Amino acid sequence: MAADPDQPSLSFDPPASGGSSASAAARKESPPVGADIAVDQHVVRVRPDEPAIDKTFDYLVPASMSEQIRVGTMVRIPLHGRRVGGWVVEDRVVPPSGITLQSISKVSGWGPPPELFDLADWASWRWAGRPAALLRTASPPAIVRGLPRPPVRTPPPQPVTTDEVHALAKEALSFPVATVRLAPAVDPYPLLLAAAALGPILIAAPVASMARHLGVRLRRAGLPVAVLPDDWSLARAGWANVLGLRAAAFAPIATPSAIVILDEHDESFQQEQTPTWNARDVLIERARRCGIPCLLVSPTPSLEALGVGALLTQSRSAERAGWPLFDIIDRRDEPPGSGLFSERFVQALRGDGRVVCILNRKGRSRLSSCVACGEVASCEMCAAAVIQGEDGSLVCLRCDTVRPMLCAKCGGTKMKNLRAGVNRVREELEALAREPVAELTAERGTDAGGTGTRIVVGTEAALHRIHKADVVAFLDFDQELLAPRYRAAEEAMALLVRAARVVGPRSGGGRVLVQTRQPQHEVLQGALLAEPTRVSDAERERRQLLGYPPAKAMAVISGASAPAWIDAFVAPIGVEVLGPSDGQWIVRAANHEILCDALASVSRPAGRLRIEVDPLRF
DNA sequence: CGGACAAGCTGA
DNA sequence: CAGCTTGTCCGG
Repeated sequence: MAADPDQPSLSFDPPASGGSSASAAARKESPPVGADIAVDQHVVRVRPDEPAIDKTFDYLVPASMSEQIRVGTMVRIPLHGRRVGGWVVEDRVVPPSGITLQSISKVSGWGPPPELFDLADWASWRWAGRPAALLRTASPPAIVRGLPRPPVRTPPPQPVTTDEVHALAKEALSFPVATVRLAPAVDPYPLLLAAAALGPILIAAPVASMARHLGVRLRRAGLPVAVLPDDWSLARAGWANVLGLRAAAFAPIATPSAIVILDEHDESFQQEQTPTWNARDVLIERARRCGIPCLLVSPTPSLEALGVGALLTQSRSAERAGWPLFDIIDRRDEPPGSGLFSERFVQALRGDGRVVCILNRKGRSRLSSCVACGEVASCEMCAAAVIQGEDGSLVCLRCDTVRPMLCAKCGGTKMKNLRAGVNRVREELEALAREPVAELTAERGTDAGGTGTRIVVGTEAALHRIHKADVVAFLDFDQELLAPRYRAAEEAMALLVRAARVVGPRSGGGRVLVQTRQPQHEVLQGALLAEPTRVSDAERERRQLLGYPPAKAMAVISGASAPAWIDAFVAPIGVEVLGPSDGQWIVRAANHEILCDALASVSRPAGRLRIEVDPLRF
């Protein structure tokens, strides 16, 4: 390009000065076409906030707006006869020749900091989506005209802690990315203090109550705190610590000093709609780009976290102390169909404390158990539940492996069907306990302390709504262990973590009761022994064997236009296409570089299409 | 997305 | 061939 020699000086232009070198470039670049184009004009590149428009356009900035416009500013622009919103993504650009520029209609207000535009572009590649959706996440919920200034008074000095967690955090902060494994009952607050000593930090939490609560505590310690989405402008100002949920991945703080992700294993960090970006993965990349440390905190770190950096743990004894006691009730000896209530469970029910009973009735998975020994039939390849096929074989719901109807344990050839869910558990519990029992599910039921019934029964949603109990009892944990989903084990472990938080540490008498026919399952052993690596080690090996994430990078293509997309897709070497199965295809590669480059090579056909990168289910 | 415009279908 | 529908393209 003829303008090349001018390029370096362009980037050094101070925003307010007229941009003399830009005009020099413009002069070389664009000979007057038709009208005489004024070469000194301020031109910016704008990305429209229209999900269907995957393009940027150049606009003239009227002199009256010039001062207010910089990268990130939200503007209104005329586009194809209508007015739409958009973000300024580049300042003082040289427009392509041969087009007539229109002018910005209006400056709406502050938008994300410039850093987030590159991050959004990266995320749109990584999750095969449009950047507009991500930039919206980074933008204020309402128009922002000004930003709060920092207080003149400097915050009081940090209290010096000698806490184990604080020390762990300081060590972790010396790595670019580190996973800190903290038992469920361990307070992550000292870790936040250690990180915040570096300057304003960015913290992502999976649930709002956690973010709010930690925000209050940091504020009490004298630190400035912005909790998203409410305090967007405070976060944008750049001098406050920022707390948020999944959307905190695109929090508008330009340069945090560190990033902390609490309960990084939590699946709520992944967006359900496409692009199915995951806050953990976005924040790891964000930290890398900023050159700041990233701490991934979890009682049961995900395989994704374990794959990207150092692992730091508490002392064995401290970690054990942070898990409750687990009562694993082996129900293999009881006749199948003998009901949901073991003797030990009934004893616990008749004690004094508050009891929360969990039964996930949503799952309709059919279970088979051996008539002779009671063993639940599960897949040899992936350990999911198997169902009885019509020809008398056992078929895996997860990976379609077929094997003859033969008990893996005793060689028995007769299998019995077990019913998973029971509708009238609540009534049965009332009869058993001879006192009222409340039902608590996602859609119905009183809230946390509510009616004050001592016993509560509900789906796993109850664990979100009850914050304190003496006992959590899983009536049928096999449903979780054998669920036909490739992440079933990790999900089951996450459920035990939630239960552990509700009952508190073993020193406070916290107990979790688990009824199962798989007492040796690594999830139960991992929780029992406070050794989460039992789950991750077994799981890593399984994923490797089956080529499932994160051993491989994967995307699920579905929707009405999926066949058209597949037709247009030419799989490069190293990319495989599997399917269709149930109208969906799987595209798989060794890593995301290969996968995402391949996905990006296809232009989107019209119509409904879902490209789910890193599917949680398939 | 939504307007513009072109190509295709229908009816007389 | 007018009058309408359906499809494809493109925006600065």
